[in-house]
Amino acid sequence: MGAKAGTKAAAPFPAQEHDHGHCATSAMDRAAAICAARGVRLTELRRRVLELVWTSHRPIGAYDILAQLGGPDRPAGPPTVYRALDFLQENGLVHRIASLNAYIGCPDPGHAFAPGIMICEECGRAAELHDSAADNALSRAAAAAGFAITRRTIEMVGRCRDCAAQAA
Amino acid sequence: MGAKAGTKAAAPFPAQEHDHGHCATSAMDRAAAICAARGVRLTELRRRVLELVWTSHRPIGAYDILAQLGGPDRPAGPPTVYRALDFLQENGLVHRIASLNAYIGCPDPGHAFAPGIMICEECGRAAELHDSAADNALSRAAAAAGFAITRRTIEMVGRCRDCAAQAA
DNA sequence: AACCGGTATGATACAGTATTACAGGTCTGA
DNA sequence: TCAGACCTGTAATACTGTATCATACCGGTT
Repeated sequence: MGAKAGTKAAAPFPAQEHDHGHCATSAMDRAAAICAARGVRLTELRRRVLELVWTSHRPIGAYDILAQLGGPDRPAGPPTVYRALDFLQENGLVHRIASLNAYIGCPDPGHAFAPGIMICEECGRAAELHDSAADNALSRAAAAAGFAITRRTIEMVGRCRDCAAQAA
Repeated sequence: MGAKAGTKAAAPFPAQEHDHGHCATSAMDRAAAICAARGVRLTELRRRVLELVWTSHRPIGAYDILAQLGGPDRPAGPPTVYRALDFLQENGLVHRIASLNAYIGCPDPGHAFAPGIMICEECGRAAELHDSAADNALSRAAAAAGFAITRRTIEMVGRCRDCAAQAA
């Protein structure tokens, strides 16, 4: 795809008052479809973990998920959650944010490259950024250095549009 | 500037047989000069930590540094090392690699933007990648989304030129 | 020299994140 | 039905990073 068509800036950060319940359930539907298509099992546990990731509208840590999984009486173990998260990552349904040790739901699975992630340090929300110009530039530069990329992490910390507007 | 001028591919991964001792000591000299210029103190502890980072020719974890700092008889505490690493980061002398929880020496302090980092998953070495075309593309794309970047992390995992050559 | 404020370090404890190892359960296809 | 693959539970442990408080050092001032 070309650099022009590749830049996709459509509402990366959802509006503060958007219907988050809706986008979570539609994400679950997409996830079910993807798992069916790939012949992998979106089990009850995995579904619940994915829901928790989506229900939080900001990056959520593994131990936050853990705390919400089993209730206070019957807590789940860390491997339970990490295995589910691994599965969801492998299938492109969530992204891990290395600089936060946290996870977000992927609103748009099926991209060739992992997206860049923008993290607002004021409101704490995170959003994806797909930009083929940057993808291409990075790939070219790495190739020029003789480096073959297999996996990529791009994370940006800053201030989102809403927070900037509110500050003004 | 275009992708051509921005791509800086000068030996990003040093040759396997290069004189690592030399590049470490010259890095120490640069560090001393930078600290003097900025009026901050490159103390003995900070110098030793920086040396350890440079002496390892691949990313090194905080606890590896810790283990080498005090000897087995008189071990240092974690805060000692983390404080030194924070100082070195603030002054651009080392970079933290979030996806590895590890640190590398910065061979070229004083850049405007944090570099991209290429990590070879075969030999474990890491190298910086400065590319203004990618920088600009990312900045533009983020700005188009209304996002003001204050900090950036770009990490690429893959195979370096040497390892690719060896495999062939 | 003695004092003083700021900065750097030491030491202990603890919080947060992630993995290993093993046991048991569930689904699926032959 | 049975075997094998896959999924989950559980306990223990390793790894990474912070909080807190005490002490030591450095440079300037009286």
